[in-house]
Amino acid sequence: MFSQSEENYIKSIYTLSLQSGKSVSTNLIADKMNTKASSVTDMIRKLSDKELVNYKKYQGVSLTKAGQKIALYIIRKHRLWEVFLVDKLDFSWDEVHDVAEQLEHIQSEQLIDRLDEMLGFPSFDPHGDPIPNKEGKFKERKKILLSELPVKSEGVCVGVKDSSSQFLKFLDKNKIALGDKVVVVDKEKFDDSMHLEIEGRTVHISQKIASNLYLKLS
Amino acid sequence: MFSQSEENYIKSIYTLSLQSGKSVSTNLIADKMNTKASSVTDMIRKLSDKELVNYKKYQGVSLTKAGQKIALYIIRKHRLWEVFLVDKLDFSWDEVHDVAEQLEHIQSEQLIDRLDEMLGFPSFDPHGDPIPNKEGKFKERKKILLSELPVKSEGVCVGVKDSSSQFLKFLDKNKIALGDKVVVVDKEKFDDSMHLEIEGRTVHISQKIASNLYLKLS
DNA sequence: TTTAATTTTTAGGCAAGACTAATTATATGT
DNA sequence: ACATATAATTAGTCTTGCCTAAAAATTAAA
Repeated sequence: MFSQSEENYIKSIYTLSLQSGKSVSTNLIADKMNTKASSVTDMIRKLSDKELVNYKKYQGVSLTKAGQKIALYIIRKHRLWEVFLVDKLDFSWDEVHDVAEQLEHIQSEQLIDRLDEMLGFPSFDPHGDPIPNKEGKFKERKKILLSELPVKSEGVCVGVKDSSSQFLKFLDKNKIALGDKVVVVDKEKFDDSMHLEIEGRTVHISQKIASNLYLKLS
Repeated sequence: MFSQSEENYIKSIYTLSLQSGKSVSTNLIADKMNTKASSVTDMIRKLSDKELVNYKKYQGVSLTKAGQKIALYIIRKHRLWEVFLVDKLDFSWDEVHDVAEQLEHIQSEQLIDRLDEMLGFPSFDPHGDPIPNKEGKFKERKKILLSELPVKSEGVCVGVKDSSSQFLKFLDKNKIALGDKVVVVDKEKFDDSMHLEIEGRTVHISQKIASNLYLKLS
C-alpha cells in the first residue's frame, strides 16, 4: 500500500504534530529523520498528491484525516510489537525500539489482530505509551511529570518521556520500573533534585531524571 | 546488511540449486521471481562482486559458501516465523507464506534466537520442511512420496511437496494433516489413484495428490 | 558443420528516494 | 521599511532495482 519510506514520514509528521500542536516545518522533519530538507520537500509533495498531508509551499505540513489514520495504525503496530518483544520474548524495554521499527512495516491485518489478541489487547506499551485500538482510538492516561510534583505527594510510575536506551538503562540500574509507587520526600532548592521513596527504598535523582518520568497520582 | 531484493535472489538461487543439483540459469531465476532475465543478470553481477555467487558469463550461477550461509539463515527465519504463526497465532498452514515472506527480512539475531527458544527449537515447519539451526545445519528426514508406495504399505504423513494454498486447502477439506497415519489399501491401475485408510477413515485420492504428499515409513 | 533457435548479456531508460548547490520565500533586527 | 539571516524549494545528480530492445553467445537441428 505505502512504501516504508512513506510510512516513516507519516509517522514522523504525526509525532511532531502532537508535540508542536500545529503544522510541522520541513527542517524539523529533516532533523527527526536524519535526512535533508530537500528530500523532505520531495516526499511531502508525493504525500500531498496522495492526499495524506495538507501542504502549501513554505507553510509547513499537517496530516489529513486519511494520513492520521495511517499514522495511528503504524503506531499501533509498533507498540503491539514492543509489547510482544517484552512480554513474550523477554526483551528489555531498552532493546525493543529498533526491531519494532522494522516490524511496524509488515503488512498483514490478520497478523496484527491475532497478535493483539495473543497479548490480551494491551492498552499501553512497555514505555507507558498508549496503543491505539483497531479503530485508531486510545485512552491518553492522565499523567504528570515527576518534576512537577510537590513535596509529600505520591504517585505510581506509568511512563517515560525520553525512551532512549541510556535513560531506560539508568532506570533499570536504579530499579525504577513502571508500576512502582513513588513518594516525594524532599526537593533540593539548589538544583531541583529530588529525594524519593520508591517501593520503600530511598532514592535521590536529578531534575533531568525527574522531568522524564511520568506518574499518575494516587 | 543485504537488501530485501538481494536476499530474495539468494533464496531463489538456493532453492533452484537444490532442485536442479547444478548451477542455475538466468531464465530459471527470472521465471521463479517474476522478473526479467536482464534484471537477473544485473543482480547476479552485484552478488558476484560481493562474492555471494560464483558466476561466469553464460554459465549460470551457484552460491558460494558465504551465499549458502545467508540463504540458510533466511530460510531459517522464514520457517521459524511460519511455526510462530501457526502455533502461536492460529494461522492455518495455507495462510502463512506471504506474511513469512515479509518477516524473513527482519534483521535481528536476538529476535530469531528468542523466537526459536519460545517455539521450543522446532526442527520442521508447518509444511514438514526442515528448519536450519543457528549454525545452518538441519536434518533432512527420510521421506517418500505417497505415490511411490506399494499396496499394503503404511506410513505417517510428514510433509507436502506442493505447498500452494489450493493443495493445502484440499488437504484440510479432506482432513489430511501432518502426523496422520496412512495405509495404502489399493491402487487403481487405470489412473494410478489410490484407496487409502487415513486415521481409520477410507479416502480415495488422485495420482496428483499422492505425488505431492510425503510420508515416512513406519 | 553450418545454420537456426534459444538463452544471456549489454545498452539505454525509468521511478523512487536520497543528496548538493543554487535559488526563492519568509522572518527578523534595526 | 529595508537589509539580512534563515528556511524552503528547485534543479540537477546518484544509486538501486527494474524494464525493453538489440546484440552476442551458446545450444540444437539439419
